[in-house]
Amino acid sequence: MKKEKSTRRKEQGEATKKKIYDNALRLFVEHGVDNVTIDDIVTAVGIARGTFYVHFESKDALISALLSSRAVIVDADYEAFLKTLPEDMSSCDVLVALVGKICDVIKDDIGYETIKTIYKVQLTSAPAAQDASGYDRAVYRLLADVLEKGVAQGEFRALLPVEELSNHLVLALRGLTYEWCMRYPNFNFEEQALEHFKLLLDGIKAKGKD
Amino acid sequence: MKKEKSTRRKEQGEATKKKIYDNALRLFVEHGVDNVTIDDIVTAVGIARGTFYVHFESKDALISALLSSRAVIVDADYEAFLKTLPEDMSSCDVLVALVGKICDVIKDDIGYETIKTIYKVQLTSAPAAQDASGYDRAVYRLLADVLEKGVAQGEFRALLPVEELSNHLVLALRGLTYEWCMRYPNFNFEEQALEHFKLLLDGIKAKGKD
Amino acid sequence: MKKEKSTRRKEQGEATKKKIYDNALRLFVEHGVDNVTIDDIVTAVGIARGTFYVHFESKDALISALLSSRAVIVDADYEAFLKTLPEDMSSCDVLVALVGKICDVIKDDIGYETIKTIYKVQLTSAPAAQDASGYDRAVYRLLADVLEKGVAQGEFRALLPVEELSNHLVLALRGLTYEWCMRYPNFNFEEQALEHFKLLLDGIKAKGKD
Amino acid sequence: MKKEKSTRRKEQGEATKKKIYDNALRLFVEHGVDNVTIDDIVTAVGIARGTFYVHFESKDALISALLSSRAVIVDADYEAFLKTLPEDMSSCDVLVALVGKICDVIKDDIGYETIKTIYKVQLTSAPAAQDASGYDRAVYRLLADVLEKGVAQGEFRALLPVEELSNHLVLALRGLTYEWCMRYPNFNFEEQALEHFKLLLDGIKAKGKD
DNA sequence: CATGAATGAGCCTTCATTCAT
DNA sequence: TATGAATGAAGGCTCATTCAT
Repeated sequence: MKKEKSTRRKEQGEATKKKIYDNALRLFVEHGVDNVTIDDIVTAVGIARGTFYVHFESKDALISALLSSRAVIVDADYEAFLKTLPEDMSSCDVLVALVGKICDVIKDDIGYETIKTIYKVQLTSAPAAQDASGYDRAVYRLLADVLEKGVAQGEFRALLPVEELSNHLVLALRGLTYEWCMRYPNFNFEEQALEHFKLLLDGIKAKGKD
Repeated sequence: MKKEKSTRRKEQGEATKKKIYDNALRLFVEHGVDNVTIDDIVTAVGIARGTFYVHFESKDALISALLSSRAVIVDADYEAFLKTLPEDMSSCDVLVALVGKICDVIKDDIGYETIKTIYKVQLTSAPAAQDASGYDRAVYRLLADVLEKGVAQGEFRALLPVEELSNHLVLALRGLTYEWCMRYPNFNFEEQALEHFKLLLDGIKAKGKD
Repeated sequence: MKKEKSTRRKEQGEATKKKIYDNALRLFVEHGVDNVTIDDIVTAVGIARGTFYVHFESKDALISALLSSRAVIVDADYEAFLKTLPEDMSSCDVLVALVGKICDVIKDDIGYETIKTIYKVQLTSAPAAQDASGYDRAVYRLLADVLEKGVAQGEFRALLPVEELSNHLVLALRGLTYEWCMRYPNFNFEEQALEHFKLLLDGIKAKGKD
Repeated sequence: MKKEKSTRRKEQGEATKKKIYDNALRLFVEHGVDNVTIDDIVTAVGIARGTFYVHFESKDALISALLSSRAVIVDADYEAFLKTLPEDMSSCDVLVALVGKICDVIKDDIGYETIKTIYKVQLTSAPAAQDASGYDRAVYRLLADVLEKGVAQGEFRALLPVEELSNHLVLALRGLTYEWCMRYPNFNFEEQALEHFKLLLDGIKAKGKD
């Protein structure tokens, strides 16, 4: 009995926390982390200022939480996407398709401002760096899996362990993303990414397979 | 008489401006742009707070100025380096050497904190984005020249205009640099960069030429 | 049935109230009244924030209650001590012994931080001033009794009513205690007190009796 | 020329600082340190909130400054008073007169609330404790001098070094002052003090000299 | 009696910028 | 050109208290 009551209250609290969460993310995305105050957030949520601190220890704590959770969603998204691709697709094409998908997600789901924020925060907060690596960890695995399959089928050269190769791919994605942020809106993310990956994958591909 | 005085004053002013400049850069590098106040700067320089505003319209104006000027030095450095390379070196090797050089400059001359700062500022201030592009413009040309030579000699495929190709190379450099910042100090910048460029250049190279 | 439940509930409530009481006192003593929040208290007790307000109207109400109750214990202590002294002891010696006892109690039972707190609170809250006077009222009587006996036996001069004399003694004790707080830990409370009271009692004593 | 300008500005600044000073003291006195905000102070002075921080590092810094400076004035006051007394006055009478003077100063010049504040702050801030001792240091010397003269003239017994005796007198003054704060306004400071010191001085006086 | 989410006034402090000198 | 006192908006955060459950 007591428990049920507790649960309901807890749920209410969680709901508020989530609202803070979502609104903060949105605001951070829209205006940049540094330009969003606690006041902005609580106003958006429609709660009192103090309530923010009931749920988050500080602004930084919120940002940290935001970063790590975001990753899960995005990664799940990528994984789901991979499953929609035909089984017999070449690994290279799978990668190209995935890159396209990632571009879409970044551009449309995450968005320019959020990405900027995430990149900035990663550069700012040393402790969050762990989240930063963690952020893409699932993506690393995803890419590694595809690469592995490609290697197994003789499509890719095994000049490097697939883990390292996947690191390079992620790195290239980061470079592209950073470039996109900088040149926004004068940078066709998808086009540039595909072009870039073609070069990169050409370097990985087994020569004869061209 | 009046003129001379004027001139001397101007010189004096320029000296002050340069001092602000240098100290600000140092402080920004040491502590991060957001953690350096105008007060910190003027204290370091040994001038009054108001004097700062005689020379710079605002803090942002200083940052902008800082970014663009920094580029010039670095780029000159790269150009000088290129001239030290043997004439008959293959374009691919020249690029690899240049990449190594760039890694060195970033690691040792500019340094981890500065790079982080620069990347952050570029993501933060929309107006500075122009400086940001400008920052690397000379590098773009440099790379384009080498690529062009490589294409002319049949070493590289002309599947893309050299300007676009050089964009991709710079972009890859950015990805590597960003990765270095994130994984610092557990990221062997040079090694990873060379590895990455090998893949990338393989993609650009004419197949038969392998 | 209902009654029993009620009773048990009441007992439970009293237990909680006492816990708040004791923990608050400890915390106040350890960190100072102003540095202890309701949150600190309820956390220490292991109850919810709201529960505090079930038992105490406000933080100030708690402090007030704390002060007046503390007095009772201490005063009872003094009274008990007096009874341990031999009947035929001179009033002067009784006073000296009592002063020694009081020093001990303050130093060891109440302690430096608590005394500081109590003195501070007395200076802070005008309404609590009544508790403050009440705090020592029993001590006043105790001293007055000893003095009276001394006067009756010709040991002390009756230049002032014993009530006023006892006021002076308490006042001197306060001065000593305040000094102790200020010079802590470089102030030998007992030694200084005895020295001080010797002077003071010399002033009260009948000259011929020296 | 430059200097003069500088001086004028500096004077202006000092004036503002003094205004903050005086108003803060007044407000602290009227409402108690904890109940006076920076906002209250700057509003009273008629300056902007930031201006406060131009002159004082923090609220605590102001309080500290307030305490130590206050002492100088008060002490000088006492010293001046002593010089107005006739040369041939007995040391005992000098002390009584001084005590009366001190009561006056405390009551009328410093005032109830300020004293409360000072006593409170001394109990609160450990580091300020040094100011606290320093506060009375001149008074200690003053009293010691008078006592010494009394001892030299055979008026006082040399049962304790004059330094220690003066400590006891100051301590008694503190006790009286604390009592006054607590019983305010139902405590005739001067009367009680004189009465108290008569007792105390009687204890110090040489017996035959009565 | 107990809970704990929510409140919101209030606090101290920072800092880029202005302006009279 | 240089100064530095003054500004005041803004920010992050605290905490005693309330109230629906």
